[in-house]
Amino acid sequence: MDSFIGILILHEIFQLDWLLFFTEIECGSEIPLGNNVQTTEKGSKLWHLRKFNIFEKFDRDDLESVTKILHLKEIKKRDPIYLPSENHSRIFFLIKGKAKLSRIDAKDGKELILFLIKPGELFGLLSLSEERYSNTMAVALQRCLVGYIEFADFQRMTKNAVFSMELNKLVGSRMVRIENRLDELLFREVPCRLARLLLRLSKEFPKKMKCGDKIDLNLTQQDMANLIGATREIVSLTLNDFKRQGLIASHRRQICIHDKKNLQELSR
DNA sequence: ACATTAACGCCTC
DNA sequence: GAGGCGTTAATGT
Repeated sequence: MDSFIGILILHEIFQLDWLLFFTEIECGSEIPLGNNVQTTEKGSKLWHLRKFNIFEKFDRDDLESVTKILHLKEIKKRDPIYLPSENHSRIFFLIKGKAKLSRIDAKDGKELILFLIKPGELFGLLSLSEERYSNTMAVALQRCLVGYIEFADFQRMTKNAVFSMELNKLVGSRMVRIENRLDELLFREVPCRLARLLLRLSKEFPKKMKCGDKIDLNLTQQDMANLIGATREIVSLTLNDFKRQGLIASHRRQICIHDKKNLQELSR
């Protein structure tokens, strides 16, 4: 009976456009093709790639060769970047916008958000593994510009020792993050999980304000629930509890952390 | 301690 | 106006 929810989640996400507009998003309309880029002009593939840590140690020539296999695509808010059904054999680079990487339970359609992705991050790495059964998907939380590389091309890149080393680090750190959250889900209770989530988000998506550290995301309570493996109702109750204790405040779906210390206390 | 269900008004699309 | 969202309360595990 609840089985619709998971599917509906795909449609729900955000509604605050105007906040996002004045920050980013003026690029993306004209995109020079990688081939003859001499200068790293703003908005070119080369210019985009420079922002990815994983290419930090790449020299210009190497980077230029990457631009030749990199495809760009714009994704509208709430549209999927890839679906669980697809045998996604691509590696994605998030250039602009924000996205969520989630896993849908086949039985009841419930969603668990694995990662929130911000510009400069890679995703779709699971297609590197042999088993492609994975029921993960990526959805744009805002208008996104993504780059992607076909698996075959990507495989060739991994022959570069420096690159594959960086890749290993990245996969490793994701692994650690997942393990930590696994332990959270098993051994911590909702207020603790939610407190941790808020602290994490305020670090990952910071927006300094007079009132304190704000989280630069417009997550719905349903999203937060999907992030910590709880229900929307419990998230609502717990958030109000936090507000009553003066730990946080929220206006227009943006949460502001007022009392970091006590929130940290809760997160132990 | 938390999920589930149902019911409500509000807000968005 | 429909459906998504936030909220509350009752009830179940």
